[in-house]
Amino acid sequence: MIDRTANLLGVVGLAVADRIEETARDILNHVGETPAALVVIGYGCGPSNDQLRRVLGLSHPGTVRLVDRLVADGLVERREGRDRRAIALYLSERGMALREELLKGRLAAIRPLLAPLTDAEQETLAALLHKLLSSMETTDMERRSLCRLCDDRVCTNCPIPADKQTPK
Amino acid sequence: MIDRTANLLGVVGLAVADRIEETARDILNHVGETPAALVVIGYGCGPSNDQLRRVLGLSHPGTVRLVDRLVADGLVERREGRDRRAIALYLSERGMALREELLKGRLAAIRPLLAPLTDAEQETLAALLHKLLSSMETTDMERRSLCRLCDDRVCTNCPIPADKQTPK
DNA sequence: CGCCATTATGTGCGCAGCGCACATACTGTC
DNA sequence: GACAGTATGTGCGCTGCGCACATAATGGCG
Repeated sequence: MIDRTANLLGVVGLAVADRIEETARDILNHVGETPAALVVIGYGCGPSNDQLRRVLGLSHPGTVRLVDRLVADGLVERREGRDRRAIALYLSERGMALREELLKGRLAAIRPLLAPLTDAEQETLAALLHKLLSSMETTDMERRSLCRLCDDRVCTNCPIPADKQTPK
Repeated sequence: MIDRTANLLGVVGLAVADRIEETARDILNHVGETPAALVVIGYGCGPSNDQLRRVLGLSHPGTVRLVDRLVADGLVERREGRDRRAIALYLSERGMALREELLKGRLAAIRPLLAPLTDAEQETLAALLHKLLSSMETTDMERRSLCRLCDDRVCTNCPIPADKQTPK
């Protein structure tokens, strides 16, 4: 029985991921971890290359090139970090605008899937997903990875309470 | 409120997709649509290149190269199709074995997420996901795309009834 | 002070996965 | 028997990414 549920969850997960990726490609012309990078950098705490790398789960060089692409697109700026070796990443105006589009587009891509459910069913589903997420045993960094595409403004009562303002 | 639910669903979807992809990479040493191709071909009805292409949502040349990789790995055979222009794709013994591993691994990757839920909660979740999926307005081909990683043996009462045995 | 492990970023190189434009081969029809 | 339609394969290039290596700054520690 658990496997039937797991299979259904797999289908829905795939559908959700497909839709998010498609939306991100339309908006950003990039796929992979690039949209997540925009969201993470957009929290505004000026993450270093290495901090970003850990959240995205990429190799170090992969992250450097990813930031290269974002800088080339005029979406991200490399500023001085707390060291002279470290850098601090910030979004440009255009980067912030595209981040907004990404977050809105992501929710807009998922919303139609929920439409057939009644309000009560949606609340039940939210409660179940909340319990599921809050029960995951994760490190602080894994939590940030899970939330790497989240819109934290709509995520009231976040089940994955990583302190996004001070990535370490 | 719907957006909070949508955000939670987005997180879970991302988590599920991440886990499935990681598992597939470990087993198959390939990512992207390659694992899905193995599952789809594994239904044994001898799909053509073009039929496979439609299910995977790839371009035609992309599908040719994908099959090239699978053939090079000794997982898939190109046999004569119903035409002399068409081909028919079948799994080799090794291909079937790896497909089994993929399907098992996928469920094993998702199962831990459901563990914290009680049996009753799992049934409730399954019912909600079932309703969600069965309410999606999709073409027959989109249905097959959604199910492109499914283990149809555990998917009793499939909410997405595409006739997998006769892809057209 | 100088040495050195540690931290942090950037580069050369190559690979996987994919799409576009094009080439090729077979089919059925008129 | 010409020709539109169907189906596969190829040349070429791009994006996203990792490995190995190079470079630069920091913080001890003798």
